[in-house]
Amino acid sequence: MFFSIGDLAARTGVKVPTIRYYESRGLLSAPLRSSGNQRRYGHAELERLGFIRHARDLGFSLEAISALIELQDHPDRACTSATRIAQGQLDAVREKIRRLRALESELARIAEGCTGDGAARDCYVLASLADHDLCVQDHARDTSPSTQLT
Amino acid sequence: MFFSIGDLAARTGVKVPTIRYYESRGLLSAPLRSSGNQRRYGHAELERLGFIRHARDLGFSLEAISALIELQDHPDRACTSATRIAQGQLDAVREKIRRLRALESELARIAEGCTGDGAARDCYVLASLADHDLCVQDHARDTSPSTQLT
DNA sequence: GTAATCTCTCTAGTGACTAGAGCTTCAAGA
DNA sequence: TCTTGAAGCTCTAGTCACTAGAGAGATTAC
Repeated sequence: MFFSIGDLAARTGVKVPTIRYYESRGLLSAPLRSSGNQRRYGHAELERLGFIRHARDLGFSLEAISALIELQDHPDRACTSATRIAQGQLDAVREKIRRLRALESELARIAEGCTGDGAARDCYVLASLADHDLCVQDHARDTSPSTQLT
Repeated sequence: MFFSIGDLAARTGVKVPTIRYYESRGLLSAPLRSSGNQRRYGHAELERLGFIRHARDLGFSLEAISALIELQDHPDRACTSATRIAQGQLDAVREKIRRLRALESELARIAEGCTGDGAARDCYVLASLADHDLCVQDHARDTSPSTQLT
């Protein structure tokens, strides 16, 4: 019925130090302790950690996950903010894909422009990086507040 | 002929503290100093910083950029490693796109499953996050050494 | 009882910056 | 020449989401 932190880690696929980190960040509440001061978890914690893991897999920030958990703990509240958070995450992912596609085509062009068997002075990769004008597309940097997608 | 760090920042679009940071990381060599100990740059530094900025825009890590610069400084060497680095970056970008697309479809499904006007207890967003089995696709986390693409 | 494995807390490191404190230098106008 | 305000200097610490390691104590299987 009660698991150690190692058991919880094994069941959820979240590493032990990460579980302690989540606790320190307030995503998991402080669990019961054994007489020897070791953490003991039950099913509620197992589910909550599963929730967190799943949300992390989908790229949500810990801050966003905190907000979602807060909502989960108050089932009578309106779920407007949950939908807003999910939609925001979706928008961020789509934007990231858009940018990455531009990078991909530019990188492909650059990488394929060099066979790799010449001298550095003639390398198209190095020349392309030195001269932005050789670029076909616009591949500006992401300046938005990064929604971390590892 | 000689610019201050602020001029260099304005010309390249790289922020002043970032330029100092690049110097501390060895990507830019220590420049000349004015009698009052302020940095003074010439055209060589302008070009190098442009190179770095362009490579960063394309998602290369500072470590990779260091290697590319090293190669640039030895034009007689073979450019094999430059091509390898560029190809590696391209592979990383493609992998990232692949993963993000899986996330996108999953997130779209989740976000669209909830109108946002109900109570949290009935929220499909929260339910989906709590139960991975509601997911259609596999959207595992990125465990690879992250090639940072902001 | 003992040995092996877990678990504890704490600190520090990652990458690529960014922010701020407290000071000095520079450039332009009076 | 003097003044003033912007720009520059170094240094430290903070960001995010962990990860690694030290050195100690707890638990468990035999």
